[in-house]
Amino acid sequence: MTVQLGFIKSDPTTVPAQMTCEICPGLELNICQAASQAEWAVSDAALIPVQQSDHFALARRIVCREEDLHDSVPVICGGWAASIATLSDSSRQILSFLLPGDIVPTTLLSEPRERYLVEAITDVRYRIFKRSELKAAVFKQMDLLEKFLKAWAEEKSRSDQLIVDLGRRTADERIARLILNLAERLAKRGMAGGEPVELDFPLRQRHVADATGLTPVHVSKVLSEFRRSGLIRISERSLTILDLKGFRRIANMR
Amino acid sequence: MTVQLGFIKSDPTTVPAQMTCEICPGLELNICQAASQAEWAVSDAALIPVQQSDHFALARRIVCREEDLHDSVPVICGGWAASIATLSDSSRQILSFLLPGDIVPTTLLSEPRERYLVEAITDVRYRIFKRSELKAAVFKQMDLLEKFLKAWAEEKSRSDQLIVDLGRRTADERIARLILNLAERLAKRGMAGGEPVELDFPLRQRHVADATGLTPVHVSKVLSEFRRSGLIRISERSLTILDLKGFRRIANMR
DNA sequence: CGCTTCATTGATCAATCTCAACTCGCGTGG
DNA sequence: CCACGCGAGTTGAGATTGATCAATGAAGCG
Repeated sequence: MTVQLGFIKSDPTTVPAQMTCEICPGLELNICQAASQAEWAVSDAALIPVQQSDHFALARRIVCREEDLHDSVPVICGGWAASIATLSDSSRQILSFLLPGDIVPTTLLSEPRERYLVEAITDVRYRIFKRSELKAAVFKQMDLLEKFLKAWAEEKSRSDQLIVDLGRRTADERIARLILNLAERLAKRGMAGGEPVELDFPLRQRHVADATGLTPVHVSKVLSEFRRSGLIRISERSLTILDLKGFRRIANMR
Repeated sequence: MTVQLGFIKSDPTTVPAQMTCEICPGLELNICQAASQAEWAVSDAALIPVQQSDHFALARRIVCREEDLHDSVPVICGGWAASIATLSDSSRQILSFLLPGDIVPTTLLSEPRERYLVEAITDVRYRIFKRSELKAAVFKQMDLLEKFLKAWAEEKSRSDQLIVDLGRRTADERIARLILNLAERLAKRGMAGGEPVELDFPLRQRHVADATGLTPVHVSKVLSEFRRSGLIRISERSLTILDLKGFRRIANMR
């Protein structure tokens, strides 16, 4: 079995919890750290114990289902995952990709019209917080709350973005934008960059299709066309944007 | 000029602020009331003054732009509005319809990739809160914060829903679902119901098109087909769902 | 009245899907 | 060690959905 842990190569079971958390990409919202600090901050008064437990999911396996999210809040520590809505005919729509440091869709505790679930794309290491405890901690710590609000705003902004893409953009545009967005998010985590830009790209074309509302077949054609015109190169689960300017033009046109 | 104020027929200028707020449809999140109560609750201590000012926008006019939302939080009191993203080729995507009691997209204070704005569909009466004050009030009042969180969760849930619709559903399904969703939201406010279900429907076909990622022309064809097969009836800015069961079938299939 | 916006309808076009065949790499079990 | 099956990707042909273009009519408004 190939282990694709994104940027973290170490065996998660050998690393103590606090350690892994500290390697966690420095994100605006680094919950693990934030929560530990919260615990730390009040540990003298022994007020808010924020428990967290480590977990692991193999690629292509389900990390959690909607019902699991009622009392637990998972956070991705390593690897890629996706939150997915599945329709009754088994077609799927990816709502968002979850990268290391991302908190699993925060608000998934509403009435479920469709089936939501979180699926591991690569092998994934994650950590589960108790919702009630996390909430309590957040409410007591103003700055933690602020962080959450900011993360929320960003999450919402991305989903608005996706709505526009799905509603008003062509296949080429959607795919190019998806790649650029991922590159940007990865860059923030120090997991992409360079000249030309290069990034881990563990997605199957099926994932791209599910995220862009297209068909795997069509995704293949579009990506081939991108490759043929020298915009990108894909190999070994890694993607290079050869012509960033041209690629941006395709993504933003209109 | 016809005034279509949804369910509120009174001239807003003649009604004192507190009055209008009390007529406001009883919603999970009734900010006007909640905020006034917050003010009330601490008025003895004179701690959190939550100011609010009344405003009015004619149909088809802009209620506010993205940059306005940095320090102010508008709440719809009467009428319908829409929050819209516009692309550079002037095509538009409606992110959500705003009905009385709705708070204008809460998190629109992030980096703007597209141009967002809020546009009045009917004449709209709304109220503006100072963001900083509202925030302070919310942070001090646990239950207010809870209300906000719930409202956000719902907002997020709806936008996830929309993502699935735009990504994976046909024109027929999208349009039927839009109508059913609106009916449901209106029913919660006591603004729709009956047997057969009837609701105010001030939307132009252009709005439906902008919300579903379709063309006005195609919307017209689909709606005509719906009418022809006896599913719905539209007249006088009012819509009746004649065959709720059949309509639901069209909306949910797959 | 004459303008403008909105809706309807038909004809044609284009983007994307569907179906199908084929390849490649990989893991498994005989 | 090899045959096999499976999942992923590629490619082409044809079908479908919805877009585009264009003409027309109806309604609201100054």
